[in-house]
Amino acid sequence: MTQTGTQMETQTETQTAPSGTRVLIDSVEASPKLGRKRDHTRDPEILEAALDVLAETGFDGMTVDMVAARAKAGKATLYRRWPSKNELVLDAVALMKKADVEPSKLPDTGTLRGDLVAMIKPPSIKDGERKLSIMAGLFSMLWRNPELAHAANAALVEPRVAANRILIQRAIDRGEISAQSDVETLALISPSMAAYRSLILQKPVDREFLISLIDEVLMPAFGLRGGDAP
Amino acid sequence: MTQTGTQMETQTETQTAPSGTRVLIDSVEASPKLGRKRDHTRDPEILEAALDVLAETGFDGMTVDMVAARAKAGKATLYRRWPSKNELVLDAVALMKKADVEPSKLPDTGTLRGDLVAMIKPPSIKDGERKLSIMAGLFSMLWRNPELAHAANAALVEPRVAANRILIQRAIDRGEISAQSDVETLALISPSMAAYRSLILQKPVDREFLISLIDEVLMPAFGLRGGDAP
DNA sequence: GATATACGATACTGTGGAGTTTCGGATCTT
DNA sequence: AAGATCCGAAACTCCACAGTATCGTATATC
Repeated sequence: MTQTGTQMETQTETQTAPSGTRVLIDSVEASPKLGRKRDHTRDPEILEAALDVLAETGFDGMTVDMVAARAKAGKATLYRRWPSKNELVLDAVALMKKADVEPSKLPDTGTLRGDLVAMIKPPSIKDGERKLSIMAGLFSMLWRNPELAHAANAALVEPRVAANRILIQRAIDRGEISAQSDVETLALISPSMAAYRSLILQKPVDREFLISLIDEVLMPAFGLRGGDAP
Repeated sequence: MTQTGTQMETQTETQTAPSGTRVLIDSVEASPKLGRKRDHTRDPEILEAALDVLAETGFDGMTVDMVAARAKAGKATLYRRWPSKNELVLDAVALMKKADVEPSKLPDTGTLRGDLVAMIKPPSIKDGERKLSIMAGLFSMLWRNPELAHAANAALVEPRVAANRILIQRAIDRGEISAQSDVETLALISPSMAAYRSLILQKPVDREFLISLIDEVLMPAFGLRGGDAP
């Protein structure tokens, strides 16, 4: 906090939202519009590069030079757009939220187990691994930066939880499972178990693990039987 | 693993173990015993100080000066005992493993739910919070240091998992729950959910949360009914 | 007492990274 | 064309921290 920054560069803006730190990138359209314009199509490329470096080296191991090099951009270009490394990272994490799941694209097989199993797909697993890497890189900072923790949760795990929530709610609506089920908690199980397994146990979150989680934990907890039960 | 020893310090060698990072503290009884002796009673104090700083600032934010200051020791004293910051931290984490749970001290109320609930106690909760803080501080490094990841798991979460495993196994032995239960996975649920809730959701892991986890997730998964079920 | 080492404190050295500036060139407005 | 601002590249400043060395003092062996 506090950053204080002068930041002159062109014009100002510095905004300094009093408390609601808003990340926020540009502003544009404020003062004069002289000279060459910023190429904002590069913003996502830079942020993606930042996510890559973050996943590979963690927040503290990441240097702004690495990000600039990977994005084939100059360091000054990055500092022209984000006032500091912190804001750059915050924006990069926020970018991931875009890929939220559309409810209409969720599987609908007719049974809860079918839906949950249908969620396990190679692209989904790979995406999950990247998100976990990023989460791991962010961890040391999460503890001291609640704002970042919230953004990370919203971008990295909440989408999955939300999907589970919807699938479970559908099962309740169709009478497959009890309406007394603790949807909120149960929807959190697979994301948190996957995170634990990957980050701490350093074991792969593969199809086998996810299936056994469904059949040995979730289905019994829902009062249903798993796919391998007699 | 590894106790290994000797590391002479004082003179020479610098050994540079090629790859087998060994932690290890002192050795004593090797060569001459001239001059003032090292006060090894200070080792635990220093390591506790390191854990405190680790929990507060994270590995990357932690400086050796902070640890020395908190332990009221000179920095040279620390470097006389541990060759680098990394080894100091590794040893500090290993120290926590000492407090492992004795199976004989586990609750034995006659029912699985009773045992699980009996595990929830203020000192246990507070201890858990500290361990989670330390884990959070370690995270950025865990990802790149499998040895540390293993040590952290063994010291910070495995003890709890082991306790759960024993309680569940007892319930199986007395016929309270099915012998088909996936003990390994079910024992992991509360530690991983607690970690997720604390680190990412930044919500307290309090008695209420743990009880609802037992009654809404674990008991149904075991095929038993929770304490608030009709 | 002489010598050798540990101690806490503090000063020092070297390195690496955040953030700034400079440069030649590209792209915009007027 | 002229001026302003962007671009990537690279040099630069500044500072924090890991690790080392030095100092005066305390405690050990011989």
